[in-house]
Amino acid sequence: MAEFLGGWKRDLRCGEAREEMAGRQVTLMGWVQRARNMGGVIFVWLRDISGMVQVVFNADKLDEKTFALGGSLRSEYVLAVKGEVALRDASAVNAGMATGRVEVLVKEAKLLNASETPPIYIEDDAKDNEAVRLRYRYLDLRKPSMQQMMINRSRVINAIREHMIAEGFAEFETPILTKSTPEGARDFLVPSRIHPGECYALPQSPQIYKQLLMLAGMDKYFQVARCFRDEDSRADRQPEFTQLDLEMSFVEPRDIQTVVEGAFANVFRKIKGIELQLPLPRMTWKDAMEKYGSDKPDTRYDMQIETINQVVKGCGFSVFDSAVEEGQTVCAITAKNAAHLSRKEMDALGEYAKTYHVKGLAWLALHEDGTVRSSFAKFFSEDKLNELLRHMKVEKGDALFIIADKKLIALTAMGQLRAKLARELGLIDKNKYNLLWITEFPLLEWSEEEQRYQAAHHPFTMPMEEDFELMQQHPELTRAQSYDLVLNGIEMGSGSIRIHASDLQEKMFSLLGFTHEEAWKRFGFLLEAFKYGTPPHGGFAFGIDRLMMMLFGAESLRDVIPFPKAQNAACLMMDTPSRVTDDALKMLHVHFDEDVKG
RNA sequence: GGCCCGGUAGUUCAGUUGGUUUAGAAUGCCAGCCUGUCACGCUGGAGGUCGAGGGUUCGAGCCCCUUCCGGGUCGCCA
Repeated sequence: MAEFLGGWKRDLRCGEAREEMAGRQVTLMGWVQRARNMGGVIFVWLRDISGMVQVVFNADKLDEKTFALGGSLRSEYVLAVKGEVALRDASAVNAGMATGRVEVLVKEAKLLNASETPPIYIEDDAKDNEAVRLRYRYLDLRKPSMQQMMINRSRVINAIREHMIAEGFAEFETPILTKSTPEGARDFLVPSRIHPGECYALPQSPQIYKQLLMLAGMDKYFQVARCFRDEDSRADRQPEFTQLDLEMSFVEPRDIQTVVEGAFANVFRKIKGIELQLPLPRMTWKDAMEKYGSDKPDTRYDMQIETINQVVKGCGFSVFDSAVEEGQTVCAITAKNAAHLSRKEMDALGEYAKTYHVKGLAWLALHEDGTVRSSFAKFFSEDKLNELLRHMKVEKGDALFIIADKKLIALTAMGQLRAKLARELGLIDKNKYNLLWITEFPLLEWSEEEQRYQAAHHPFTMPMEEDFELMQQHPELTRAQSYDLVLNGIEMGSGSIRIHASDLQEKMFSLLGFTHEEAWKRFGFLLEAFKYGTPPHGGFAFGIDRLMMMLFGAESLRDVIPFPKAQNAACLMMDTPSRVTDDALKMLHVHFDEDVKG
């Protein structure tokens, strides 16, 4: 059935046919979007990545065989036609089509391939089940919006590369088969055939390699790097993702931030036609947590959090009183024009807050008539309540929400509530792109699970110089020379100045609970390398997939990655991961537990 | 590991407190007709393991249990 090109050469793309081409003989190739058979004349929409054009098979002007071919066309058949671009009659113009003023009158046609009836519609507004889309990803990608998204992805990456090259960076590749590191996310492991019982790990990031490149004197490195993390997926998290990774020598945080800002500015200029105001605003981690309850605040709307321990002290409501006594945090937000929320809606918000591990949510609605509806006001004296409302600037029609709990838990839950309220109250200006730097992150975080400190960023992060002395006595108060870039409440990426002195690096490992021997066993190659003249250096990495989501308003990472994994990290199209032969496992000296063999 | 939502023609969905013979709609598909359509139209037709397994019941798409699959999310994600 399928025919060959036989010397035919495409000389026009479907979406590019225009009035001024009238009379021109053209050869088009593409997919049949839809064929309408009128009996003696057949209209076919032919589609390629550039768009669609109507081609016409007319019984009067074609031999029987060619006209019959026109009649046999079905959705997604692959067709080549030779014909003449012709103007349509004024009454036949299709204003909804870019090519709608013309059509191509077919003279010869070749059916390059037939197609089974596709399981999904190749149309932008088709609402197909996610599983079907992923199973037939190559068809899903055939939708014009998906094709454009992937083209845009290429343009975004190009805009980034363009900037990096212009700034004097060089792109180097780093290994995919690398070494498992004890800190951080779970690694994907690759068993070695040649080294029985040993594994490579896929990189979570090229972190160590890029630091070694600085040691090698490469000065300015970048890479469009694929990274792997064996953790559970989310709408904005895939097990395999792409980062723009960069590292520079002889720099301080500002120098790196300037490069990153420039890359973002170039992307926004080239892709969205938006000029970013540089330098971007900066906020310390402490301010972000206290005002927004998040280390990635969305500043497109205000509704800041206030800590009100002083205001509610001795209020008579035991929940707040005991929280204040125990040194916990009582924090509040005022939601403008939210007094209309029903009891049921308030309770739902309370349940939402509880998913972030707070014990409850206190709420108050001040109605237009001055009456108050509240979960806690009855415990307050009138004076105390008025003081609270004044302090929180609650006006008629507003709602007030209060959480009392351990500081970070209370603030985090309030931050999530703030974001939810903003979404539900329609406070978010979708046309805004608020980029900002979050700086001075804590160096360490206490892990309850492991009963030891963990690196907040990674173990190679340089503490702030003014905090060097804190490291021994108060590790938890030590701030790091690290910084995140945040866009509309989403973390775009993070970076830091690295430790370039081996004694400081060993000290860091000891804070993390590694003995000298353990540190050397795991990172000996790095500690050794640091002995040979390591320059001060630092870098950054940001997620290209997430940037794509933000730029194009995608709701899921799946919509901006050509071949994404499903939520359970499987590929539904190839059906992988999958079992391999016993021989293959034997060669790798790997055997699975009987109960998972199936 | 936990929680929430979903799974019914190829596709998107409806299906009432469990109740009637043949489980419906739209679209797609197949056949026929049609020379200016553009979501073409008209006529006719085919198409279902109601995700799977078990249970309750006189009777299950609907209720219960188990399990698989998809989505979201908490934990996790240096």
